[in-house]
Amino acid sequence: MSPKVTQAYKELKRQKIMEAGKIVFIRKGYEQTTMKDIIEESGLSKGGVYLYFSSKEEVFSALLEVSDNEYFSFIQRLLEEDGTQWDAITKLSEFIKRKIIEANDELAPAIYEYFFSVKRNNQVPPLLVKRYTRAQNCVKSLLERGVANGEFHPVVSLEEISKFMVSFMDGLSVNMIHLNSEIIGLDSQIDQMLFYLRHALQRSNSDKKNML
Amino acid sequence: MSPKVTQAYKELKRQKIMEAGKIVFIRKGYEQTTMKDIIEESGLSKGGVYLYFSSKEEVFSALLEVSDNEYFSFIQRLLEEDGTQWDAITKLSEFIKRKIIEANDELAPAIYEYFFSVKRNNQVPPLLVKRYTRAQNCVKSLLERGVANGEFHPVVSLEEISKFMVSFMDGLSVNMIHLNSEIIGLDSQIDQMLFYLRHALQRSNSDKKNML
DNA sequence: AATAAAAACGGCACATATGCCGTTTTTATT
DNA sequence: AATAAAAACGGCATATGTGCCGTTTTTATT
Repeated sequence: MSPKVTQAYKELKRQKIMEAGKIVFIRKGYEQTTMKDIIEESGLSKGGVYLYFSSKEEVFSALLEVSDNEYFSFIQRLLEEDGTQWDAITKLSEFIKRKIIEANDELAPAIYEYFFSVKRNNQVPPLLVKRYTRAQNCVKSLLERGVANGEFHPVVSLEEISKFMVSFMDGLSVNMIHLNSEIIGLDSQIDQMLFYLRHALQRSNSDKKNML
Repeated sequence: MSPKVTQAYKELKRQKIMEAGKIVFIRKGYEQTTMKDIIEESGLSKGGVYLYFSSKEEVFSALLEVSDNEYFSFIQRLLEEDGTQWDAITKLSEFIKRKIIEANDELAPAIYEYFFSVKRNNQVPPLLVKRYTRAQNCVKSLLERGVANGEFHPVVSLEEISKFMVSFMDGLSVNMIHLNSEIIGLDSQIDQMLFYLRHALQRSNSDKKNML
């Protein structure tokens, strides 16, 4: 006697359901997606799926965690790289631009929808606070490193600068989801962000980066 | 013989339904609200409400139009005022700040939800393009007036500056809806916006405003 | 006051999502 | 191969929204 499938098998099935969920969430968005959709897309049975996820909220938050980790690990890598912090910021802005362009074919729209959805239940959902501060701190770390190596001489606090950047990037994402890159002028807006940063950070000219 | 109620009566009833809709949309958001909710809140009957609005989408877009008009008329008034354009920008930023603070008790969250909802049906909904360009052009007009009177000497195109402002303000709104003013640092972010504008617009010092 | 037309009412049929739960199938061990 | 436990299945009861449509009420005119 003794049944039970391996833990690895369970994990695999979890991922299968999540993959199905991702496809549906991208196609239909968060609100319009139902467990039925995810069940049908996965090709599994109702009871089977419910054994792993008992609501679309559970499926989605699992997907969200994966999505977030991809995002933050990029910035983490930037922090470990050599080179000037201004280069890192340039790379970050390129990364953001790419992500924003791809946004409509990815989970981004559903993620915003999801946030509005969870907002209805909690007052200020802790997950959102965590996500926000995490994103903001990532950016801030990049800037702090630039201050530490004498590359930046910010005229305002890094806290304010990083928050400003996050606001701008969120706004750009939202507008990109509803409109398109031509209408919002994606490229030039990223340039404006860098223009702002040059003034706010008072960065030394490129020669100084070798001082460190 | 001859029945019919007056046109004014009809309009009044329309408004009654819209008021009920607004209350429910603020309370439950766009997606979660149903016609049933609006019908119950209005105190009218199912058939009666359906005579005026045959879907929540119709109720909402009527409310959206009213909301937009309030918004844009403020900027219109700014454009007609005397004084420097920098003062106008300052007033605008105060207005935005106030609106953002009030956002959670108003239609703002539902409006964003609504946009995600209509996005699922159309590709790029014309309404959204219209709203975006209208908002952006309003801001641009403010800046153009400042260029015309010699107050601003922009180092980049006003198109880019105004789009940047709109992105930032949208991002700030979205973050404010999900978080709160302490976490996002609302005041200092508005200051950062003005900091950006001072550099992008290269505004003359306050004495020069009298040149016009 | 009578009347005819429009407005308002509200029940009902239809459609759709949820998720429980009894049944069947698969699994690892003996 | 037999077995017992877990996993997978899928039907069904429940709940909920929509909006049509026959009936009742209200309205302005005669």
